Parts: sequence; structure tokens; C-alpha cells
Amino acid sequence: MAENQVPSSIKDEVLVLKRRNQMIKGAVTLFIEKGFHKTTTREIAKASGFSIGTLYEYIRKKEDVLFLVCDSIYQRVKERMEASIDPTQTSIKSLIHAIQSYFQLMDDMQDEVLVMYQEVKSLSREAQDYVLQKERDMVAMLEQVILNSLPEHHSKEEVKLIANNIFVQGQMWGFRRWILQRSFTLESYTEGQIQLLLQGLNTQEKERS
Amino acid sequence: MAENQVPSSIKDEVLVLKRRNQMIKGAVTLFIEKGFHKTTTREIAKASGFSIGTLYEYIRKKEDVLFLVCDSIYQRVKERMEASIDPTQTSIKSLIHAIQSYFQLMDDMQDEVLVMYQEVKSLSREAQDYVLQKERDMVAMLEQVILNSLPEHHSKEEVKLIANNIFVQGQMWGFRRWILQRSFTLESYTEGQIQLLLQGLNTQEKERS
DNA sequence: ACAGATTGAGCGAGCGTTCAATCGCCAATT
DNA sequence: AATTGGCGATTGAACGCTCGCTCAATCTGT
Repeated sequence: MAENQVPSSIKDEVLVLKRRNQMIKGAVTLFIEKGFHKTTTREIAKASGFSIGTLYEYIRKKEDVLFLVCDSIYQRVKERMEASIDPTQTSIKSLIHAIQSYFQLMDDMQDEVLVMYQEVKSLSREAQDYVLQKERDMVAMLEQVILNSLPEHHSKEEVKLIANNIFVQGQMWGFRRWILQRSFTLESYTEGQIQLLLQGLNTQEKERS
Repeated sequence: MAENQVPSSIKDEVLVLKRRNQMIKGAVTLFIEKGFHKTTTREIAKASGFSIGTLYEYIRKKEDVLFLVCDSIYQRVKERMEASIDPTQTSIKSLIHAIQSYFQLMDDMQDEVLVMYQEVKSLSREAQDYVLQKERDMVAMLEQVILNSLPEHHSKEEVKLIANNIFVQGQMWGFRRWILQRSFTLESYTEGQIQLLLQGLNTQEKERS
């Protein structure tokens, strides 16, 4: 009965986490390839490296796998966003840098973003709310960067809109890749979007007051 | 053998079209509600007002229904876009008007746009190519409006980017409705996006040369 | 020898699809 | 006017198959 270093309950936890990661790793590839609905639980089990029986020791329903995958995607995005943002910087340069990092991130995670767009609606209502909140959190991060970076006064609404634009423009680099990546490289796309954001069309009449 | 007004082959065609429209009308509602995969062929048949047997007289596979639905959505968008665009106008006002009409259109068709985002990947390769081409056509329409509206020289790339931005910003009003429509009305959203497009952040240093 | 982890054959429900039987309409025939 | 024959359109029971999920049997490490 003497417990050595690792109590069994914790040992279980470690195994659960290991299995969970195996599942996520296997499932995400399959979901990217064939989508959630066309992927069978047997395929997920095989891709995870264990049997269908073991799979069901760690989930209750097939949908749980989708949730784990979605959650891990958001986790990765969030971590990399936090790593690339410096809240002490307050110049417009920091905004530009944040955009560049974020677009690079979206370039790396194109397939994952596509899966999210296509499959979130297959989640339960509660899971969708959870995911929606994560989305809001990330937009809020962008809003903060924008606020820090703009010296002049800008309305809360304007900042919100800009944050949403940047957020979606990053994603659209992935989900409209078949159109955009014919005409742009990631660099030219990023450069173009930053230019547009900062200058717009610059069509205002030069009024002399 | 004397043919009266309507030859039977044409009569057939009329029926086919009628049935097709019944299917589209019934199916689109179901797809919006529960998605393509969770909708059964029996449900589609019932919603169309005929039996499962008749359904299969007019399609070969379930996927065909999805294609018909997607096609009809694009058709509606295209028609309304064409109706709201006046190629003889060449001022910036015509661009603004085009954006306003397009955003209004996307507001009307939020659910349909969402279905497209979620279900296109369930189409066959060829059908996806077909749909992608329609998408390209529509972006090209926007590019034309932009070109007509801008007196100054703008690079082909810049125009392309702007067209894609407007296109996606219209759609995102629908697919990010849970976030955007908390903070904006369609009017304030449209106004904000136009403002950003025309002016950007307007942060350029006022350089005195 | 025991507990926890793993297995995969098997269950049952639900799905897309088919097709023999039936319907409904109209022209030809009585 | 009533009857009949023919044919395209329609029906839904039935088929075969796949999939999500379970659980009795087995394995593994201590």
C-alpha cells in the first residue's frame, strides 16, 4: 500500500492526457482530409493508435472528439497569439507586428481553421457557446493591441470593427486560399492588408480650411 | 401524332423545373436548420411535397440536392448583384452604393451563406470547381466596380485585395453574426466598413516635403 | 492473483437507394 | 357517353450496408 512517487489517480490522469493527445493528433488529420461526418469512429481509433473499444473509454460520444479537436486548435492559436503580443509596446509598429505574426499563424493553421468553419455547427449548443467565447476572447486581444497602438482617439466601435476585420482577414487567407494564393504571397497579402488598414483608399478630398 | 401547343418533351422539362424548385425550396430550409449530413433524403422528399421515390426520379444521389441548392443560392446572389450595379457610373459614390446593396443582400441571405461555408466541401470535386468559378466571377464584378470608381491609379493587386475584402466583409456580417450583430446594426456596420475602406486609420505622418 | 487497461465481434438503428406495384390522365375505340 | 388501353409519373415497403456504440473476454504489469 506504500505509494511511490506517483499516486494512481494521477497516473490515470497522465494516461488520460496521453490518450487524449493521441486522439486529437489522429483525428485532426482525418477531419482535415474528409470532414467530421465522413470520418468514422473506427478510423479515429486506428489513427490514434488504439482500438475502438479504448476510444470509447476516453470519450462518450463521437462529438466529444470534435470538441477536443476544436479546443486544441483554439488553444494553439491563443498560445501563439499571446507569445507574439507585447502589451508594453504602444506604437503603431506593434500593431503591424501583431498583424504579421497573426497572419503567419493563420498561414500555418489554414487547414485547422477550415475545419473549424465547417464543423463547429456539428457541436452541441453548449460546446458552440464555449467556442464562441474563445473567439470573443481572441478578438478582445486584438482590440487591446489596437487600442495600445493608436495614439489618437478612436471610438470603441471602430476598434471593434478593425479587430474583427483583422481577425477575419487572417482566416480568409486560409479559407479563400484557392482565390487569394493565386495572386498573393503571404508577404504581399500581409503588406497589402496593412497598407489598406493604415491608409484606406485615401480618397478624401484634400480640403484646405 | 398531331402535336398540340406543348410538345411532350417540353412538358417534361416544365415538370422537371417545377420539381427542382420544390426540392430546392424544401431542402434549403432543412440544410439551414440541421445541415446537409443530418438531413435525410426522406425529409427532403417530404419537405418538397412528394415521396422518396419521386425524389430519386429527379436526382441520382443525395449530393445532387446540395448542388442544386448551392447553385440556386449563387444564382440569386448574382442576379441581385447585377441588378444593383450600374457600370456607367464612375464616381466613388457608385462604389459606396454597391457596397451598401451588397451588404444588404448578405444580410438577407445570412443563412444561405452560412450553409455554403459549411457544406461546399461535401460536394464532388467538379461541383466545387464550378462553385469556385462562380465565386471568382462575383469577385470580378466587384473588381470592376472598384476600377470604375477610382480615378487615381491603383495597382491590379490592390483592387483585387479590396474586392476580396468587401466580398468577405459582407459574408462575415452573416457568419460572425453572433459577435458582430451584438455591437452593430447593418447600417452602422456598413457605415463603419466604408469609412475604414476610404480613410483607413489615416495614421500617415503628415510629411512636409 | 488481481485490478485496471485494452480489445474487437456484435448489436441495433438509421441511412441512401431501388423497383414492383399503383395511380391518373388522355386518346382511341365502342 | 361510356369504356378501354397505354404510359409516364408516383409511391413506399424493402434491401443492404454502414456506423456509433457496448461489453464479455483477454491482456498486462505488479
